[in-house]
Amino acid sequence: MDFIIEAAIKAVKTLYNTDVTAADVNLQETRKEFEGQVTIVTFPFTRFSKKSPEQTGTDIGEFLQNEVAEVSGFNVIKGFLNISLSDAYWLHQLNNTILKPDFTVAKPNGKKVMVEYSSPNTNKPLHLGHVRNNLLGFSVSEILAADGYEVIKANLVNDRGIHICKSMLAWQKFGNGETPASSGLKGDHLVGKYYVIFDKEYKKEIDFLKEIGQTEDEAKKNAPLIKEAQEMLQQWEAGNTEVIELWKTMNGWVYEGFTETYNKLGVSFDKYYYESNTYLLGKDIVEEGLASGVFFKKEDGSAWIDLTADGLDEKLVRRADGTSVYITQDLGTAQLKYDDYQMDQSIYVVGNEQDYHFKVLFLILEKLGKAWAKGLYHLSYGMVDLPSGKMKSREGTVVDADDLIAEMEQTAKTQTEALGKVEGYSDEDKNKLYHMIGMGALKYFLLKVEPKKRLLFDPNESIDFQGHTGPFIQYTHARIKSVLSRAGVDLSAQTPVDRLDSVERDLIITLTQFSEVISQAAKNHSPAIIANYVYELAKTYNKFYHEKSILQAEDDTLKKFRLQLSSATAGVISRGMSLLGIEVPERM
RNA sequence: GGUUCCAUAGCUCAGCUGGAUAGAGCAACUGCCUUCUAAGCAGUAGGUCUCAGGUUCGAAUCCUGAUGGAAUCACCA
Repeated sequence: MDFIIEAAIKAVKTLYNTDVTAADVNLQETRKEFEGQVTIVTFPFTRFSKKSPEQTGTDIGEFLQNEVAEVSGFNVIKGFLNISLSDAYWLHQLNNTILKPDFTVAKPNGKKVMVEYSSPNTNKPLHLGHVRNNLLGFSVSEILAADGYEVIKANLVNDRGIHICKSMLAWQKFGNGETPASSGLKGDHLVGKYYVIFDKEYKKEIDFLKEIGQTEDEAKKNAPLIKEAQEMLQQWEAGNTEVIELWKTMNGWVYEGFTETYNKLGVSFDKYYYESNTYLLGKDIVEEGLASGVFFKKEDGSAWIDLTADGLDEKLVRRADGTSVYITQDLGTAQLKYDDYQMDQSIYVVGNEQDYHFKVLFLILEKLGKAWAKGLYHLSYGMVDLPSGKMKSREGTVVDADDLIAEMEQTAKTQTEALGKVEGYSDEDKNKLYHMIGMGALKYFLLKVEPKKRLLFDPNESIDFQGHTGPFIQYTHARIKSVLSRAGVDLSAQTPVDRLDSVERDLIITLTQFSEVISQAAKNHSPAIIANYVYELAKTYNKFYHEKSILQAEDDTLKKFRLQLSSATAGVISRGMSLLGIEVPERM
């Protein structure tokens, strides 16, 4: 639409002898109830024209109609100049942009970006909160790649620490040698079970200590189990062979479980970082900061940074005993990532509960003079809440990822069977389809909401398969594929159609917006923008499908044109959904 | 208490850098399958955009304040 803006600038210059910039030309889509496709708001020009908004619109409209070949007409309503572009223009768009094989292919922009997401703890299975994180991270990666970035998907696994030792200790004490093989439990669930057992036994000890007169805080510190766990952590850090072996074994179980869940979710990673390798990093950065005076030492020897001038607090970056805190590691890991890849941007997909942490982290790196710090971005997303509030593992209200996936597949199966859609399918194909639809519903449900907003999930209310949903869009794709497979026409050559009906034009208009939508989604790190666009496209297509006969079109040219339009739509739906990590079926 | 984020239809959400009568879906009610897949299409009903000020020709959108909700302010991660 740049040519309209340029022409409008020229119009204002010619008519009113005033220079305006592209930013002054307020261009928007024409509302459906009016004639035209693009609208220029003329209010801002009235101060130059010294005329009414209506007259100004008419002046500019006439100018455009005379000067710009693509402008076929216009109308003015109040301060709005509605412009009609010719059918020839839209057909040109279809033939020379949308139908080109590279329409949905990314054009490299030469920039590199890392997206860190998932980053699970290896002491319990994944839940719905992790699912949102994984889907967001994967989708944002795909969107950035589609916008031309080279993307490195990274997973920073939190594989060490006191919480891991809790599971290990509980297994040692109460496990009787139980393994995934012996119990039939998925590895991550088995380890999670012992994490829960630890918590339960620990609470018993606390209660006992309180009964014999200790305060809550004392009891929490003095309980034998927590002391043992802390001791185990020290042994781990000292490299105690037995502890390390147990750690490796149990983490191995967890990784097997995670891999299975990741595969079902359809997410993947190019690079794994493990905290067991990175938890000691960052100490040299602390030295660096002390040397440059960005950090300062307190009397006890602990190292701090003063961020009060930036509206934040003083922040500890190294304990008095010389050991690291969370942010120390993150400083070191940020440097490590950059040393590994020299990327232009680095995105952290982490929940909004860590907003403050990342604000501090990025600010510190900037103050340390890291040129790459300006490329750091925290993609902060809202928590997934239940109607009862937060998910709490100890109250058993956590929505388990594997359970949820299984339920979605089951629902997809029930619905599909009820509609009688799977005649002639093999069992394998059926299961593939159920998985595709179930995951389509789940992923779309989670991704259509703006990341930063909190998300409400009601386990008692199943995720919809109708209306503004993944399956609706998948269905539209299958429907198109069904028509195309019946057509049996070669669609490669252009078709000499010379006029368009409004549904056809609407479809072309929507299709032309695809690449702009990708850029918007990439810029805003928002899969929701893609999700809403693809829905809009599917809706527009369904309207077209309902109003126009494709295979029974009035003549062969028209038939071929509509088939091309359908084929292009299927392509954009498929590509758009792939940016959300959602597959679309040929039949459903 | 400080800081940050959120508040749009009964419910779940769109609404781009301010622009026309605030849009979808679900739920409710009406129509449409001997015609390319009805997981669809068309329609009815449903709104003081939390409230109060301000900026502007024009505010759901920007600013200030209030109210309600969430997160965070650890020598936890």
